[in-house]
Amino acid sequence: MIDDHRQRILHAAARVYAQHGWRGATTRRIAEEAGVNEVTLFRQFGSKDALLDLMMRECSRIEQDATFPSEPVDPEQELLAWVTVHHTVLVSMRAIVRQMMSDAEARPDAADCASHGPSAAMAQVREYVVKLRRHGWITESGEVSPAEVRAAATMLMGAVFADGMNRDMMPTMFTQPVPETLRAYVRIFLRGIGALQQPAPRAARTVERDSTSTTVPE
Amino acid sequence: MIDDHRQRILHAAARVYAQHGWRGATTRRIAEEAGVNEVTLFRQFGSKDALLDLMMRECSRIEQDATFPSEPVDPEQELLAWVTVHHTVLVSMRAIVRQMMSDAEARPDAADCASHGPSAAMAQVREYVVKLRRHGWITESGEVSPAEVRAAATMLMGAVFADGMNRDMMPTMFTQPVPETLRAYVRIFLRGIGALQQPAPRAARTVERDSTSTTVPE
DNA sequence: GCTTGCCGCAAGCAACTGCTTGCATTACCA
DNA sequence: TGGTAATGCAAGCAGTTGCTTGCGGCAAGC
Repeated sequence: MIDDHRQRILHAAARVYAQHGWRGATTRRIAEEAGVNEVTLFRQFGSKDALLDLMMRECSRIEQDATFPSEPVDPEQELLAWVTVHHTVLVSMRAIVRQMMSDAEARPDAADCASHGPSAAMAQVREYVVKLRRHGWITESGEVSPAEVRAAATMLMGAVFADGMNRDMMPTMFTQPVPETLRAYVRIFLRGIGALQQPAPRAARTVERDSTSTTVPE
Repeated sequence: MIDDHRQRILHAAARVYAQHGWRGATTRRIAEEAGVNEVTLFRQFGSKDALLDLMMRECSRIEQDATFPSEPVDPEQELLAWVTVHHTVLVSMRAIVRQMMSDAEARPDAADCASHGPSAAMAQVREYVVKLRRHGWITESGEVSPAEVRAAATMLMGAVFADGMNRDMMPTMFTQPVPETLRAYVRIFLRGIGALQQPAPRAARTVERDSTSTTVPE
């Protein structure tokens, strides 16, 4: 309750910043959005830069709660669920991420904050790929080189990122709705690393594949 | 020679805008960058908004000169060449595109301008995919649905877009250099639509595949 | 030679923006 | 009950920003 004002101001700063960027996030606008007198803002945080810096550091601490199972059982389904959560989080933060990317040159903190989420997500995917390989979904002597597997993860994350960021702005690039598109991304990724529809030759686990294929032939 | 000043001002406006965004692109800065008196700017364009609007419309007219061959002969090589050019153009314009994406909500013109390039590129890829199908690189009754083929194109473009936009800002997401990564994107895309290393069964053309495979096993 | 049109220069104006100061109000704690 | 800390309010200040005005220089075309 003590820091009620501070939290309200920080949240208001995030909203105003997401809409107007660093230069457009004036102290008067933030104060009005927070329902607080402008002076309170300076007394609490010292300066506009200090306030926005703190807001960005708080923003970086938002953790993504999507996780992979400890052992892969149905890669397509598991990846799709994870990618869907990641995409949803991305869409909900796209305005602020766009501002941070444009302010990155002038404010290094913004670059760190914007890259924190995607970097953490990327680490999760890489970890999952290691599990896939360990459980035999990716053959060591397969036709796909390890470097290509890493690039595939980058490609998947890049495609999901671009989808979440641009879908509302470039309608001609996205002809299909989100769920179908994400499922296609996942399937292409798995086919790209040679891990689609091939049962684990090393692990004993065998999964019914067609039970998850709900793709509508359009 | 008549419009020497106008062109100088427009180019200066583009540079300043790319660095500082709409709000940061002040008339004084643009005039200084153009080596022109600030008044000239208003006399030529009327207002700051009119100048930047015109600058964006001019910016939209920059055509991408990468083209696909009329008949696909070596999809991996042709796609790689095209993607490389597209990526290079994207990197050279990433600053201005980032600003436009963050200004898109406030200025609809910015959204149009930012989406023009990627949309045109997307159309080219789709056209090439049609050619691939027509020449038998993609089997009609294959295991990949047409919807998935379209999504694959979106995925490729999204990955290339994210790579060009974010590589300098999120170093942890890109572990391999650009050429290898782009080649991997292309290979995964082709494998995703079922068009890698399968010779054309309908067209008479047969291509030596391994002659182009210069991937370094890392 | 004289008009015409474009440009540079200096000055300035109104609005905005980050930030400060002085004072009154309110809530909490000893 | 009195002291303390946080807040609101009004005012203001210096710097920025979009834009205007008035003036003089200067090259081109008749």
